[in-house]
Amino acid sequence: MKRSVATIDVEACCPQVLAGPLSEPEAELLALGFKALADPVRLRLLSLIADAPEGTACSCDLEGPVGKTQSTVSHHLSLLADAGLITKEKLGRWVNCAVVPERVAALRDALGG
Amino acid sequence: MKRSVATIDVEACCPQVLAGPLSEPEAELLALGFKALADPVRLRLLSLIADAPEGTACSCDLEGPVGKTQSTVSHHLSLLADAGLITKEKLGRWVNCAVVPERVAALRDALGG
DNA sequence: TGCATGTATCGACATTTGTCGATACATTGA
DNA sequence: TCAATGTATCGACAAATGTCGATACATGCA
Repeated sequence: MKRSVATIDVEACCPQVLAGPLSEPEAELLALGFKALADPVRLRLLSLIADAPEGTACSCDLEGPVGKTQSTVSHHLSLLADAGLITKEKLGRWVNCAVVPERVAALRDALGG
Repeated sequence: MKRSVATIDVEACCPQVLAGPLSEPEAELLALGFKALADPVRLRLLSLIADAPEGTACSCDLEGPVGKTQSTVSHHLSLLADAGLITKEKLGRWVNCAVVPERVAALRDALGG
């Protein structure tokens, strides 16, 4: 699976963009994070999950609000999870998604302390 | 010119991603900002410009460090400028680029105050 | 005026990305 | 065990993106 290989190390990901020249690997890694944020559907999914009661949302409850197919929503949620921005926990038939605030904060901090 | 139309309004751009459901237009606008950050070459250009003496860099001095063609660098610089992340000032034969810190900060703040 | 130099644009191309419908997988409940 | 339901994957496709070489544009200098 490409997914697990691509999963991002939250710790070592985020040098400061404006604090000196980025190496190519550093830039590559950082870009992966921002790529995950670079789509309106994913941003809305993030915001909906964060806003859900107890901070978790069933992916089936997200399809309606964003107005996309089940398959498309599933795809975007996988990308967000790959980027470390959310976790997906399987509970019976459902998948509960939760934002990973540390990861969001890490990307924020990369744009300046 | 597509460029001027697409140029982003720094003021009205950046609702908080995690502070409640984003509307589609809000998400669209935010995504434009992150899209500009979602490429390693552009991240490196940003970091190089920020690191340059007096915070400005001639675009001809950036081609070597990032290892890309003049045409490619020009293209990326235009995208960064469209996103409001840098300014380009034409000085004689050269173009001086400077980071727009407020714009970077605005995107950072969208990821949480 | 003509040439050298820095920048932007154009055309082309391969790759990536977002989207969908169809279908496979998994789990619960009857 | 079987059917219903939530999720993931597959295959396909159009659109967007990153890249390059070639070329046009602009500006300063000899």
